[in-house]
Amino acid sequence: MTTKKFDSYSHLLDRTARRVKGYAQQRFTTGNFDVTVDQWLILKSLDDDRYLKQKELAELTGKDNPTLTRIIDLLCKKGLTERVMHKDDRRSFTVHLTEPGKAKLLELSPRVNEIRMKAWENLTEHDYEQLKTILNKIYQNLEP
Amino acid sequence: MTTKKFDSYSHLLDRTARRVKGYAQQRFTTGNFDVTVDQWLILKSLDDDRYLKQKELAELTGKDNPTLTRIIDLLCKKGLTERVMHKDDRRSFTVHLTEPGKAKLLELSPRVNEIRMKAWENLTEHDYEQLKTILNKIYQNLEP
DNA sequence: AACTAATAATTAGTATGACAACTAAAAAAT
DNA sequence: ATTTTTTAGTTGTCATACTAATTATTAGTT
Repeated sequence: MTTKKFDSYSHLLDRTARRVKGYAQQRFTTGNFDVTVDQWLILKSLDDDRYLKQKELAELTGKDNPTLTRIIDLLCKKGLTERVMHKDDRRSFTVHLTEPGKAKLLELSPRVNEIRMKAWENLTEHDYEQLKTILNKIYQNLEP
Repeated sequence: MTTKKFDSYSHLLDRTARRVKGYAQQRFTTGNFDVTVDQWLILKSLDDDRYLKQKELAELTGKDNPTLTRIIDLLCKKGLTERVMHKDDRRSFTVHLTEPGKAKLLELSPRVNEIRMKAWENLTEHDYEQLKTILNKIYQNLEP
C-alpha cells in the first residue's frame, strides 16, 4: 500500500467524528438535555452506581486528567455527580452519580440512543462491526 | 439492529480520531514541524497555488468560519499564508501560500505521509476502502 | 433607487483537548 | 526511617470547535 493514499483517512476520521459529535450536541441542545455530549459520556460511564476514580474514568473515556477535572467540575456544579473522599487513598476521590444524575441518565438514555441511530441509516450491522474492528486496530497501533 | 449498540460507536470514533490527531501532533512537535496538525490540513488544501476563499476552505476541511479565521491568523503570523483582497467581492479575500508556505509543504509532505502510515500496520487496503466508505456514509447521513 | 434579505468574515463566550508545571500523598528504595 | 520516586488531581496556557452576535458588503425585491 503506497503512502500517498494515507493523506486522507486522518482528515476523514477527524471530520466525521466532529460531525457525529456536533449533530448529537445540536440535538442535545434543542432537546434541552442540559448536558454536553462529553458530559454525557461521563454520566454513562458512572452508570450502575459505580464509584470511579478520575484515573479510571480517564482510561474508560480516553480523556486526560485535566479534561476530566473540568468536565467533572461542571457536572458537580450541575448537581449530577459528587466527589467523595477515597477511604484508602487521600490523593484521590471517587466520583459517582447523585440522585438527579441517575434520573438524568434514565431520562436521556433512550433519547440519546435514538439520536445515535441517525448516523447508521443505510449501513448494516456488518458495517458496524467492520468499523469497530478497524478503529480499534488503529487505536492500538498508535498506543503510546 | 438494536439501538443499544449505538452507545459506543460515537465514543469509539471520537477516541480514535483524538488519538490519530494526537499521535501526529506529537510527531509534528518532536520533529519541529512548526505547524499544528490542523494548520497542516489548511496548508495542504492550498496546494497547487490555489487562491481559496475562507468559505471554500471551510467546506473542504469541514471546519467552520471562526475556526478558520483563527487558523489562518496563525498561519499568516508564521508567514506561511497570505490574505489577498478578492477582486469582485469586497466582503471576502482569498488565502494562498507564500513562498515559505510552499517550501514548508514540500518539505513536510513525505514526512507527514510516513507518520500517517503508522496507524495502518496490520490493516489492508480493503480495510482502508471500507473505512472510507463507512465514514463517508455517516458523514452524509448527518448532513445538516 | 430604496429596502430587505442573504453572505463573508470577524469577535466574543464557553467547552474540550493537549501539554507542562505544580501540590499533596503514597509507594519504593536504600 | 528517611529519602527518592510515582501517582492523583489541579491549574495555566494555547489551539481547536461550536454558537451567537456584529460588521461590511452584495444580491434580491419591489
